[in-house]
Amino acid sequence: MQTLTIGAIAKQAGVGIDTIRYYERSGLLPKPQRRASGYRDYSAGTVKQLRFIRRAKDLGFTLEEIGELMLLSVQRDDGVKGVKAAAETRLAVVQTKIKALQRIRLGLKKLIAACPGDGRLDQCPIIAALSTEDAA
Amino acid sequence: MQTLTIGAIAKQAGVGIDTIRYYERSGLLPKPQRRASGYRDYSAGTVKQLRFIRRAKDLGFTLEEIGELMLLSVQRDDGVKGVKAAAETRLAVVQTKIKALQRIRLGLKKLIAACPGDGRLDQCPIIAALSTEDAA
DNA sequence: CTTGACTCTGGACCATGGTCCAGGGTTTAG
DNA sequence: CTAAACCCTGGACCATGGTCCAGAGTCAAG
Repeated sequence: MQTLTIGAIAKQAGVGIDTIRYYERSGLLPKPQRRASGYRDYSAGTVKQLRFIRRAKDLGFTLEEIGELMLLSVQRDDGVKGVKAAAETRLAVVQTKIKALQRIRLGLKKLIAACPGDGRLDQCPIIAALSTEDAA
Repeated sequence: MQTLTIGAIAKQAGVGIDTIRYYERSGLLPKPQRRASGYRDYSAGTVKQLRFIRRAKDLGFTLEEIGELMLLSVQRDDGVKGVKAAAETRLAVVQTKIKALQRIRLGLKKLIAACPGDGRLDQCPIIAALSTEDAA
């Protein structure tokens, strides 16, 4: 007997109803059984899947990657290998993003440190750095 | 005498023609003069503006923020103050993003370190961490 | 003069991850 | 029985930063 409506699992998993239907549309969640009325009928397992998705999203996985993870997590043999590889791929992406942001941070810090905060615009190093000449 | 067509400044600034028209549509660039034929007619200053935009984008400013920067950069009095403040705001956003990514990186590293890379799925700590209740 | 390269407009489309709506039908509590 | 609260579908819409298209007009070289 599965008597969880979409509203019930949405509440338990802490997501919106539309979000669940969106996940179903995009293939992330399997199509649930339907009652005679057409209502979707879920089991408690779906709540776990939704929480899995939420946690993976917090680790920066895209929905597409999460779908792959969920596929791997039901494979018998080399699922573990694939899961580890996916995590490593994701780690590399995160590293790259951090490095890029650190470069940006350094650039901003330099500009801010060099800027007096008042005075004439043509002496503002931020403007100067952004446009080698006046951008009026 | 301004005889630069949109294709010419696009080439000089290293951006696409459609990008320039998009910037104009969204108010980032002023509407240029037109020839009798309707062709846009630019001066060399526009190339500088486009380079300004490119550099600011590299520092992570959104187009909206860049528009504000460009407004500030033509104000006589407290333009410098505003420009510095904008850079500081952006720096704070970048810091926050870096911190969030570093947390994600740590989580991934822990999972990867704990995963043997083979064996049974129910012993894979990545799957386990994603599926179970408590996660750092 | 003709040809090819360039430009014009308005609008559609891409990815991402949803959110919201109208206009119905269903379920449940009082 | 009735009314509130829930659910259904299909599609439109949000932000971001563009990219691409058709169909038409313009410009420069040979």
